Amino acid sequence: MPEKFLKPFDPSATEGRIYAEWEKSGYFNPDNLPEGSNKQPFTIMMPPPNATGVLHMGHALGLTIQDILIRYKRMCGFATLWLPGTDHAAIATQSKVEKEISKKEGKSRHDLGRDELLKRIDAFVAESRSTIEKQIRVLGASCDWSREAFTLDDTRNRAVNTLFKHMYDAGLIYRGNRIVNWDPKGQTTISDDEIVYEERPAKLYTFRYSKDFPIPIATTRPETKVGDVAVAVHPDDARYQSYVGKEFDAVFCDVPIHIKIVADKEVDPAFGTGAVGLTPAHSHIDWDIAERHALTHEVMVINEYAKMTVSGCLEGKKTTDAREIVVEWLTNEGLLEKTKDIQQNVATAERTGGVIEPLPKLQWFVEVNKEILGRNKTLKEMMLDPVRSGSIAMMPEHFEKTYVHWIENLRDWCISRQIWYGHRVPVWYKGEEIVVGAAPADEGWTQDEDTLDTWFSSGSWTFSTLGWPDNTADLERFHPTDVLVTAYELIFFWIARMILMTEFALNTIPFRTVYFTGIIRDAKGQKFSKSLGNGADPIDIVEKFGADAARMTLVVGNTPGTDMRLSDDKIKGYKHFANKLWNIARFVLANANEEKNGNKTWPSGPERDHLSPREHELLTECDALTQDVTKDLEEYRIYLAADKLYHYAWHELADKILEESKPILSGSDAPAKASRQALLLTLFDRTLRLLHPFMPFVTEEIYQSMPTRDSEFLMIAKWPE
RNA sequence: GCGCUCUUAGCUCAGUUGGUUAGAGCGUACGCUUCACACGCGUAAGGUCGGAGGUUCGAAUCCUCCAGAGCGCACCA
Repeated sequence: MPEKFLKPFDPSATEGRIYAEWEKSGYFNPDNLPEGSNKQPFTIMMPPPNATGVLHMGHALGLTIQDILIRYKRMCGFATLWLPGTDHAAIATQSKVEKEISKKEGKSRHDLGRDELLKRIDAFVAESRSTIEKQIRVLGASCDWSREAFTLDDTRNRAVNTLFKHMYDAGLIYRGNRIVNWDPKGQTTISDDEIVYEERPAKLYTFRYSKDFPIPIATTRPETKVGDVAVAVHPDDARYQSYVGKEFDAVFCDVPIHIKIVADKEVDPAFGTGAVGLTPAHSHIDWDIAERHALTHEVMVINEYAKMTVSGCLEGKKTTDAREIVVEWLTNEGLLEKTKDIQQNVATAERTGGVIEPLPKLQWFVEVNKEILGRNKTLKEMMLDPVRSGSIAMMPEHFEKTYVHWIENLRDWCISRQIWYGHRVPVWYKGEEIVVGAAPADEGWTQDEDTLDTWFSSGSWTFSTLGWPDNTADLERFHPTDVLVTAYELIFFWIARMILMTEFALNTIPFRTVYFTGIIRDAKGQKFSKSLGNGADPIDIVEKFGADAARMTLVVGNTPGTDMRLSDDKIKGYKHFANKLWNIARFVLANANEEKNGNKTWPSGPERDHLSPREHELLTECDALTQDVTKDLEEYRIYLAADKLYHYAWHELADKILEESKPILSGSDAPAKASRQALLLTLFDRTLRLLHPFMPFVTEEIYQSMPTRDSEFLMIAKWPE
C-alpha cells in the first residue's frame, strides 16, 4: 500500500497535481478521447463569467453541476464537450474600470478618450480572465480549454456583426426615436430588464395648472409638468366627461403650456384625482397614451444630465431642485391643493444605481412583434414555441410558466448603449446613406458611436462559440447543446435571448434542457456581497477544505432553483467524507490481498456463482444503487444522486460491510476470505467510479492505487452498469 | 394588479411527481484511545409534515379555502 494512505487525505497536496495530469492528458478535449466509445456528442456551453473580477460561490455551484454531468457522460462513452469562456460584460466592466481610474487618477473616461479607455479595459480584462481561469481549474472543471471563447474576441465579433446584419435585413432591427430608459449616472440607455425598482417615500402633490383649469392633477414629479401636453381621464369617469376634447392654455412656472383633455381607459379613476397630466417625453405610459391620441410626443424638458431645459426660473436646474421650485411656485400661486406622503417604486439602474430618467432618444431596437418573412412567426413566438412544445425543458419546471408570462409581456428591446466597451454597432453613415454589417471600403464613412447591449452577444453564445457564421465541423457536431446550467436570475436576460438568437439564426433550439441553480447564501440566509463583507471566495474554501468537499457541499440536497445556505460546518462535514473514502481505501488496500514473500496477489472476480448469499445480497444492493444513481443523473437529480452515494459509502460500505467483513478477513476460511476480498474490491471500485463526477480528486487519487484500475485515469474509466 | 414558489425534527434542507413504523446533515445527550478512520465509532432524545375541509383502499405528496413568508413581472401618473 502506498505510504500516502498512512496519513489523512491532504487535498492541497493532491488536487493541483491531478488537475495538471488531467489537463496534460488532453482528455478534456472530445477529439482526444480514447477509441472504443460510441462518441455520441454531449455538449455544455459554460456560462461565461463576467470578466469583472473573481468567481463567487454561485459560479462554483454552476461549475460543479456542469462538471458532474460532463464527467458522468464522459465515463459513459460520450464525446463530451464543455466549452469554457468569459463575458466582456460591457457596462459592468466599463463602469468598474472607470471607477478605478477615477479613484486612482481622478480622471474621467472623457479625459482619457475612447482609445485609451479601451486599452485600459483590455488590460484589466486580461488579468481578470486569467484569475477566473485559475479559479475554474481549482474547482476541478474538466472543460476543453483549447476551445475557450471570449464574448468580445474576433470570432464572436464576426458572429455579432453577422447576426445584426441578418436581423436588420429581416426588418427586425430598426433605428427609432423612442422613449428609452436613460441612466443619467451611467450616461447610457439601458433595457427594461436592467432596471431595479426601489421602494422610496415620496410626496404626491395635487394641484391645478392654473386658477381656471377645471381638473386637479396628482403627481410625484411636479417639475415634469412643464412638459405636459394633455390631461387624460377615464372615459367612464362622470366627473370629467364634459371636459373631454377641450383645450386650455396656461403659463406654468414661467413655461407656456397647451393642454388637451383626452379620454383613455388606461387611466385609473381611483388613483389621485383620477386625472393624469401627460408628459409624453418623460414617461413610458404617457408616451403610449399620447401616441394613441396623436398628441405631440417629443417636447423634452429634461436633458441627459437630468437637468431642466425649459427657459425661465427652472432653466438648467437639476430635476430635484426644480421640483422644490415648482412646489413653492404652486404654493405661492394658491394652486397646490394637497400634499400626501406615499411609497413609490423608483426605477434605478442596476449597475450604477442612478435614478432612471425616461427620455426620447434615437436608438437601435429589436422588434419582437413583427412577423418575419418566410418564417411566419414573430421573435416573440420563436421564443415561446420551443418552451411551450417541450423541445426545451426547464428544471425546475415551474420556471417555464415564469418564462412564458414574461415573454407575453415583452416590449421591443433597446440594444444600443452609449458606452465604449463592447461590440460597436456595425452601422456606417455617410450623409443620408447607411451601410450595415461590415465597413464600406471607400472613404468618408463614420461608424455609429454606440455599442451593443452585452446580452446581444451573449445571446449567440451556444453557436458563436462553435464558429458560426462559418459552417464548422464543431457546429455541425455539437449543436444544439444538451444542457445549460445557469442561475435562475438569468432566465430573461440570457436564456430568453439565447432562444431568440438561435431560433432566428439557426432555426433550432440552443439547448434541450435548462438547469437553473439557486442562489448561494451565507449561514444567515443573506446574499453574499462585498458591501456586507460576507463574501466567500471559492478559492479560500478550496484551500481550507478541498475542492471535493466544496463540490459535495454545493450539490448534496441542493434542488434546482432553490436557494441554499452555506456554512463552514457543512463543508467541514464533506471534507471528513473525503477523508472517510481515504480510510476505506487504506482498509481495502491493506486487507483485500494476500501477501507472499513481499509480493501481493489480488483476488480476481468476484465470481457470482461462488458468492455467499449475504455477498450476493450486497452485490445486488450495489447494482441497485448504480442503476438508481444513473437514473438520477440522467434525469438531472444530482442532489439526490450525491446524497445517496454519500450515504452508501459511509453508512453502508464503511459502517456495515467493512465491519462485517473484519471477522471473515481475519478468519481461517480461505475461500470465504478470497470471495470477500474480491467483493470488497468490486464494491469500492464501483463506489469510486460512481463518486468520481462529484468528488473527482480524491476518487482519482485512490483509483491510481487500485488493483481494479483498467484505464489511465478514473476520469475516462467506464461508468458501471 | 398579473404570475410563481415556499411552510416537514432546535437549525438548514431532502422526500425521485399517492404506497409499508416520514429521512439526512449540523446541533444536543450519554458512552467509547475497538489493530481503516477522533476528519472517528456506538446509542439515544426530538416531527399530530402551517391550519381547515375534500378526493382516495391509502395523502407530507392531488384538489379547494384560510393564515404566514418570499420571489418575478407590470404599475403607481
